[in-house]
Amino acid sequence: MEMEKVYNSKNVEEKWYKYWIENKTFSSKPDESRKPFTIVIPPPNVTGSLHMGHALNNTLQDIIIRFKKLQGFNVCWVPGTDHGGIATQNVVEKLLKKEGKTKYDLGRDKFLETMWKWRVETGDTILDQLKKLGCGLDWDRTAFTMDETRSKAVKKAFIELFDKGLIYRGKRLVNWCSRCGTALSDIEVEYEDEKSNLWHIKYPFRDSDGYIIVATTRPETMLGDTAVAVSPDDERYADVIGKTINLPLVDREIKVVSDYIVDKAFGTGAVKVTPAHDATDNEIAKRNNLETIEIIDISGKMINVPEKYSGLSVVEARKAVVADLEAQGLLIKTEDYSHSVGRCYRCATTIEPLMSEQWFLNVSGMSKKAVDAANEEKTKFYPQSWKKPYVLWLENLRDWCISRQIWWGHRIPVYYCVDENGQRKPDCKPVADFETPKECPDCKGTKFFQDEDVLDTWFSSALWPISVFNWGEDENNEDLKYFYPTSVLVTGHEILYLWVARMVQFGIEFMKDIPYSHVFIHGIVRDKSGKKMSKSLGNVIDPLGIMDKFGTDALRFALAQAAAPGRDMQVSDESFLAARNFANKIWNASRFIIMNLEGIDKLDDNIKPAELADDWILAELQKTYNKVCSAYETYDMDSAARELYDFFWTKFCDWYIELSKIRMTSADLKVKKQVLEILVYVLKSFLQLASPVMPFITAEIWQTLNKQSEEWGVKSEDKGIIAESSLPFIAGKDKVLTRQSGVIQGMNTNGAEPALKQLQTIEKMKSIQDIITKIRTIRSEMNISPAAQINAVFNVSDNGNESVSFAKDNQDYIKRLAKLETVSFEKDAKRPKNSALAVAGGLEIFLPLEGLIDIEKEKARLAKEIALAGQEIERTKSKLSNENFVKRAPEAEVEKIKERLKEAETKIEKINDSLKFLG
RNA sequence: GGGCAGUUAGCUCAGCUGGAAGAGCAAUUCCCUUACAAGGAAUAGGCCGCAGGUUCAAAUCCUGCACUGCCCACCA
Repeated sequence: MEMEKVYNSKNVEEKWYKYWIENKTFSSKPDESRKPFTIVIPPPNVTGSLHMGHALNNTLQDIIIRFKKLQGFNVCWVPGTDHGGIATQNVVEKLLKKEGKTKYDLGRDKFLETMWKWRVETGDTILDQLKKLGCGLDWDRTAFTMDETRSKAVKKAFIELFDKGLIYRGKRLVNWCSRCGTALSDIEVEYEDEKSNLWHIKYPFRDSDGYIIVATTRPETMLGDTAVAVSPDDERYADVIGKTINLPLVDREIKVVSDYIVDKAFGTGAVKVTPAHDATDNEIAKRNNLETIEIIDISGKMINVPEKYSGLSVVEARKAVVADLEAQGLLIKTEDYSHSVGRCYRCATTIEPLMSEQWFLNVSGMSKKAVDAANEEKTKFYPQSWKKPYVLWLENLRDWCISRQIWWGHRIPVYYCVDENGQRKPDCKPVADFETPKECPDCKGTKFFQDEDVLDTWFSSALWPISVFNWGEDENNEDLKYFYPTSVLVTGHEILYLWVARMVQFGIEFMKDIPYSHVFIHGIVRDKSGKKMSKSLGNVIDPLGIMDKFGTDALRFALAQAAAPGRDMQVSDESFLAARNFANKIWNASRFIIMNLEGIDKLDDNIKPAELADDWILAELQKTYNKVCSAYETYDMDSAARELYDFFWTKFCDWYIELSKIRMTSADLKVKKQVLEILVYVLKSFLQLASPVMPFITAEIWQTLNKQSEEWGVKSEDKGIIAESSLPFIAGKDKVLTRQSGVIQGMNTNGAEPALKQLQTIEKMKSIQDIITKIRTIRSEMNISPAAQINAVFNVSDNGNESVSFAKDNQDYIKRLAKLETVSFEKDAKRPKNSALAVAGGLEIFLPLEGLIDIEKEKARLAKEIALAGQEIERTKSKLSNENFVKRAPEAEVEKIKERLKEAETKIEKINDSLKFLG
């Protein structure tokens, strides 16, 4: 088995992602004998090209899917894309603009044709990129929010809600984006602080000389004022309530009203009320029966105002109004003021609140049920800190404005009965239907026209977990029954409300069940300095470039490692480089093992641990196995990645493989085979555990190992495909898979409890490691070349001493890793001249270094050791002299401290003794 | 205004059901010891944001404060 010296990710990746697709490794069919594990992808917009956010989101999902598959679940991960409403329309409009055209030049039908053409040409780019990322998606299920099946679901949902009376049409104050030319829902508005002014304006009373001063950030809207409001308990204004004001510039009479919402401490305590263009004012108007005058139209121009201002933009009108007020001496003062301004989340245009006829969805019933589901932990959040804001949001939810005045999207399936002239018949109720109705239920008329608006893109997204399983076609189909509710939703917190909350509401509404039991919320990928990546900042890291440069597994590992629950993460080339190095380490350790299989007969699956290192690595493997599995299960991908890294590099490579070389070079092939069996066993276990994060490299090595087995005539159940293999799990009750305790086979427990035995083994190994490290430190500090073979003399004062016999048993380890020529055990050994001393594990070790040692250096080194031990003595003594500590701390703790004190004391004693022999 | 997170080595972060401060990267020294220089060995580097409290014992629990970031709000 030849393996390249350096891991070449390109060839390996190409091979495997094609394999998984061609062999439909991740295809899923309902199977009642197995438990499903389902994820629906957060469908990326068709406009999209893979960015770091997608890379993270999908890596995390793939880790879960691959892990669950190893556990034996029938996994189903559904891919797809979202038509992306406004965002997508904007992209195509921009393309048109380059040709000097607008959508109106084309007209609705032609424009939609262009949209579809564009969607067909570019819409699958991102799905192809997900394939490269290695995602174990079931490609046969690929869905699009505007394909036929999904469209049926949208219509079906709309009609159901319409017929229940939950969808209604009305003229309300909505958030209007004049650039996109559409209404937006409340959450589609993003607020940003902006420096502006607070203008104080004098409003004179009609019947007296007095006036009232209002403070406003929007002077231009005064043209539409229909009242001034003050707080009911503001004494300053108590006697002006009810008075009439002559509205400047317009010369209209308005009243002073009182309303609880007015904060008397803010500004002047008096608020101008513009019901048609401010949400709060609108409510004040409702409570006080005020008139509503619309003065800004949907293009952002002034209307219904004195001719002078008519047709001006909002910005122009503001200037003009301020200038005119000033000229009339009505502008009292202009303060600097910073306040937040709403912007369109798609194009950043300032949002204009205005009155408009729109479709709304009454969500009060659904949101209550969604809140209950969260409170009853039916939907569980990871990390759970998201539950509170989620519930809070749902509790304060207002009706959802679902109509959009754009063309790209699901056209609202409502039909109006019209007369011969195409005029709507006022007495006929609109009808919601899948297609144009044959006959009007009210007048038996047969002419209709369909509502012009389309639905908010999030309406179809909210149906995603049910629409992908063909709910729109058949709500009792097998897939839906088997795969719904899904297992976990993985997404970033930026769409928690926009999407997650709505899916839950729709799931409960249409399926009578939550769409998923877990919601795994991850952070945002930021750049090296913690900034959000954005095109305008130019700090975007392209995941495809990273895949190319460092390998996909490196990208995935680095992302997983950074994905600590509940926080944003910073990535940089260094993190990808470290991950690539890890991949290379895995590759080379495997190469070493595989190379050594040359000329060996068939390995026995039943490993036979023979010595300390064997027991130790198996104990460490068991620990890692437990930790990694539970980390995957709780979506702590960062700890999973860390455990894998630490185990493989620090435990397996640095210690076990190095120690295995003693037996590997043995002339006795039986000995070599025995250790190879364990090496292969541990490697394979590791590969399985790591495969969810690093699917490519693990697949390749697994297959290489399998080829070797085939050469020995061994056929494996998984055909050499790691994704088809299973972790050592057993099926428990109700087909729920539980982890088997003590699954790592073969450890010598000698009758002890496995867990305890593991601990003891690790402790023992630690003392050997300690001896080796101490000797290595001396070598390094004395500048002894690694090539120089030196000797070590263990001073044996008491032959029955446990640590002595233990060191004796494992002297080969010490010899090998500390690079010693000989190791000897001498009773009452005298420190040789010009030697160095190591004290480890209660043992005294002399390293005769005639000609190599620098006496002064050694003295200084020992002095440092004494100082360190002295500190330890101080610390432990002060603890022990504390009566309360001895009395109240657990006995084991006190014993431990006593042990440490004793150890430090003998250490100093030994060092002092030997110092006498120095120089 | 309300809420949520974070503050630990130069950088990125672990550790937080309380019992001797950890990793990776960067730095320093030595080494191409045949799995790996994308590597190995060793070293240095931290009053664990500040102030109190609980406890025999606090990075870890509690309270307050500061700063940073995010989210929500009817910021005239």
